[in-house]
Amino acid sequence: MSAEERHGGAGIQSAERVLRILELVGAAPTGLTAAEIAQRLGLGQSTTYRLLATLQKQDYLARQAGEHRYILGRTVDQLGRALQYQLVATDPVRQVLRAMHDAVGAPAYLTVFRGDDIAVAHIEDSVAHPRIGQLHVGFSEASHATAFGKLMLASRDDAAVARFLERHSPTRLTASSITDAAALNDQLDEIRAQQVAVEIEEYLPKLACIAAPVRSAAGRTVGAVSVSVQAKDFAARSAQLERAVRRGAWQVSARLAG
Amino acid sequence: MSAEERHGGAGIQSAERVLRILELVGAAPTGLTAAEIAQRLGLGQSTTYRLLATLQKQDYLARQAGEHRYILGRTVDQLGRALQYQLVATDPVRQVLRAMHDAVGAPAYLTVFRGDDIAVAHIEDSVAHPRIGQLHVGFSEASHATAFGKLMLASRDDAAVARFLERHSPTRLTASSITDAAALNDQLDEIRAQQVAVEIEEYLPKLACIAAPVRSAAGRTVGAVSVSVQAKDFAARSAQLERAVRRGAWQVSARLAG
DNA sequence: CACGTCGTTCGCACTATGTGCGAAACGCCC
DNA sequence: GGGCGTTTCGCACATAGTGCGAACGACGTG
Repeated sequence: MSAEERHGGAGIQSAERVLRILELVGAAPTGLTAAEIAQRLGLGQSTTYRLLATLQKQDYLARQAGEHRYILGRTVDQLGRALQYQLVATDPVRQVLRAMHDAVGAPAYLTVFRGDDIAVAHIEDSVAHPRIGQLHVGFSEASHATAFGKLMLASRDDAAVARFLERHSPTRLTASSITDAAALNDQLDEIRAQQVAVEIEEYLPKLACIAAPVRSAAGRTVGAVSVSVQAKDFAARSAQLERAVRRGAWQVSARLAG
Repeated sequence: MSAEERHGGAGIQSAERVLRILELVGAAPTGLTAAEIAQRLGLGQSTTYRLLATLQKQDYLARQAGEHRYILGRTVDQLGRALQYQLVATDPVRQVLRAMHDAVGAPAYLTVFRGDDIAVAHIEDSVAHPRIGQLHVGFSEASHATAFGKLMLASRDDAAVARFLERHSPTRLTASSITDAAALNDQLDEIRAQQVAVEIEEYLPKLACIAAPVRSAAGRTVGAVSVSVQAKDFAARSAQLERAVRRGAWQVSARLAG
């Protein structure tokens, strides 16, 4: 039985199929026709149409009038928005970030830790102080090379960090990227002690970032507040930026608790 | 059997359940526990866990380490991004919008028609010329009261428009909103003739908007390019704005074809 | 106008697939 | 150690999902 594919095991057939259809359709810039989907999934047409009907009924898929291709529908959009919300990007929190941005004159970021992943929940920037180019709201990679990423790792215990590194081995993004597990662990210890993480040109050249942890009411580290500046300016401003992110993180934590 | 709920009919049970779980979890700001989901859907725990396992395996759901609540996972985020892409918000298209924004000094919008819905695909604005407050990237309501909405309706035939109005009856948003079907149809005819749609204070007070159609290579109207300005400025600038959106729409159409 | 082609629906027969129930194995907190 | 909530497991049943083939319908073309 090839039923149990990857690692897991279970998995309900028709459910899996429906989800895979969603991904397939999402991956196709102009959508897919029923026939294409049936073929790529190796399904009979009858089955395919029934699955598609289900998806369409709930507005996960839609189709242009006249067109025969299925495209992502509005429920997908709604879920996307819901995700943002779950990422804690509420108004009071946004205001904290904005205040930070104004105070230090640098783009401010809110990141949230979810499981082993990191999601950028909100970015507050301006024309004068634009965000880091490749950073968008949504999930983020390269936990070993970003200030908030290291902060997340530091909130886990050694075993969890080791497990994480097995799955996502630390790649060299710049000349300064840390790729050695031991060196990384040392840094994490220091981060645990200081409760602040710094990154200088480890993620992108010429760029530095500093992050402080956001905590839940229970005290768990649930995310981070951070700002980024030009690497050359960092040394002179580090004390000021550290105070700013610490205060920002504290304020966000308070908003969450309340 | 209450199996066939709404209008449709078919619907595959486990598929529907999985999708509903997604929505449920999305609707809960801090996620849900397995038990809560089981209860709200009236399912046995065994079944619930299996469905959840499926969702989790494909990364549609995730859970905080330690926490027992399920939250939306990264696949949802990916789908959201994919949606943006399907909405044609590619780089060359963005540049057209930016150029328009710079040229006329007003926020520029790209909207895409999908089935009966309208999605705002991209907004190009600036501090000096900010976007309309309640307009965000994603699906948009009130087709009868926005310039691009009327443009979409105008691209449909009378029967389709009638069907649309049955489902979404035109609400009065401002004093100038058109709520009469006959009056709306007259406007649509004029829009079909002119190939431009205008809206003055029908959607929001003090605001006016003008939109021109984006066409596919085959000639179908697939979306619109529009700009918004203060209602009081509109009369004096209408000729200029009309030229701008017509040109913008043309350029976007060309980018799509190429 | 009759003919292909493609997209979509329908009917049917079969059993794999999903289901509920109950009980057992954890993991936690008091 | 005794409860309590969460999660996994096993089993037996039949429903729910499946594939196949054929009919239907809408286009477009020769």
